[in-house]
Amino acid sequence: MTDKKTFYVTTPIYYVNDVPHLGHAYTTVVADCLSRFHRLRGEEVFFLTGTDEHGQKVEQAAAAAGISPQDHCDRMVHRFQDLWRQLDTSHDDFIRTTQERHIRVVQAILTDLHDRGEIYKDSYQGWYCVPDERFWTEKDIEGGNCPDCGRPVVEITEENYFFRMGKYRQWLVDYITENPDFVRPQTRRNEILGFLRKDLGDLCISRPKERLSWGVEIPFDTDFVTYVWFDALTNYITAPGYLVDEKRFTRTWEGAHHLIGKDILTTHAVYWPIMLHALGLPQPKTIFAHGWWTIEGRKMSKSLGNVVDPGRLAEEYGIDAIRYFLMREVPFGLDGDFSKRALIGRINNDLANDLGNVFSRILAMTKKYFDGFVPPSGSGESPLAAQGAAAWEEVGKAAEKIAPHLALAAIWEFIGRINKFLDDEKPWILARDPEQRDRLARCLREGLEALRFTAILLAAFMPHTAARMWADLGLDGGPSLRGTVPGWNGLPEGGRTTLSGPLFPRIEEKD
RNA sequence: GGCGGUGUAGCUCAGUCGGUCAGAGCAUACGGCUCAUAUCCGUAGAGUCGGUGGUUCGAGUCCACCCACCGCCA
Repeated sequence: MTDKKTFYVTTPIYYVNDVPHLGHAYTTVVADCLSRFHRLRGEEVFFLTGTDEHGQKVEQAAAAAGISPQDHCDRMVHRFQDLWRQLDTSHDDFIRTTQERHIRVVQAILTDLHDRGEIYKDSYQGWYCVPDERFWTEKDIEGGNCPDCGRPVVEITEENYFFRMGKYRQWLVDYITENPDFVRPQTRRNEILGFLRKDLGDLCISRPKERLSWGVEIPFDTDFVTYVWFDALTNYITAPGYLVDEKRFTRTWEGAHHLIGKDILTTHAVYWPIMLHALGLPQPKTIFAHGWWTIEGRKMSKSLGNVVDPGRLAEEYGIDAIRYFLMREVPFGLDGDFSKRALIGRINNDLANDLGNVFSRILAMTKKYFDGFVPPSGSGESPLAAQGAAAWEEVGKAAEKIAPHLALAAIWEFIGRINKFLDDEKPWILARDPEQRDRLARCLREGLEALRFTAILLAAFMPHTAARMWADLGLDGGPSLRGTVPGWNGLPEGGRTTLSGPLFPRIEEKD
């Protein structure tokens, strides 16, 4: 008997020193939507996020604050944890690279690879800027001076540990070639294949402690700490239990999907696969690199002062509106622009006029003509059922493809159908004729049922909105399927609906 | 410089194997409805599908070159 595999999705571990911004929130929100969708379908899900806490910047920031690096991390990590709490993301685990559970496994991995000759020590020469405590290669230095501060550098010879990455180049080229969905989107896959056309060197994976002490100690040489790669990337396997809970690990790892920003493509699509291969582990299903958000057409940067705080956005516009915008506005994988105008456009057109209004008009008529009670279904066709089922199928396909924009497009097409249905049936006309009472009942019943179905469709993407709709429709609990596919007639007859006000009030643009 | 990509209606973009592919949404205009958050439904626009030259019975859709952007690497 085989265990059912888990849908496993990761975000990068964010550098604990960074100020959380829209880019962080974007990746995490998409991972959250995928997770919620797979859970809704009854699948086992493991959604992982976390923080990368080692390195020089942390060490320096801690020193400047006069506290230990660990204390510094413990303070800083809350900014991410608080943001995810505020955005209500549904991650199952939050890994910190300074956690004992992680360090232990990192060291075991290093020992394993070292024992098998995959890691070796070598010396190399380069130039060192003493005041900056930075190492530069031949290419970096400018006329014998540090490219950073302009002061003279000194030639030194340094020893470090290296991972035999280069010899796996052809293996990786073949793997990527044979697995078209491994690196996505297509354009990023091309980039990696282009990158791999050239020689691939071995990877320096350590730093002498004199230069960097805040890191995971190399278990077989305590004068060194491991540098970035084997510390950070390995979080994806340490969290699901590699070397600790093999059964759980295997089941989880089989369904692994890494969501990353395009800035860390090489580390994830070259270093990481080779590290896994050297460890004898299978590859994740997909490494999906998404694009960047510009802000009002300009790159987000501290110097421009336009770094968007997702928490403030959520406070101002609501979590679900932000989620909707991020996922609908741009096909996942491409760059996009975050502008107030576009955001308000989406909120007013899609959320207020389409979704909010159709919800409002059906509930208002239910209240007006049936005193808020769900009318009996009677007999006859359910003209919207097939459309709903089609939308559900589209959403599923989009989720498989990691294309949330297509999922939302399909849901909005369904919402359009509901509006059209109402305009065709004209329940407000039927209501004037007592003879048409049954037909009116069926019409509104169908509309209400469509709203219930819409709540299910939306549950993964806009969980708060879906829950609110569910409650207003007089249903208990939250949007759920009771099966692998949402059924149609799910509204209990005689249920009491409530008209609790607009789902999304229109935002009046003021100049 | 090498590799890859993009250039389609005012705006943002779809367009798989070459032949109803010249499309969608937004914006705009007009019409309809009034249950609804001045919301909803319908209709309309003609954009030389970056340029030039090819292949073909037929090309946004393939090829060559050119122009303009962008990404990766160096």
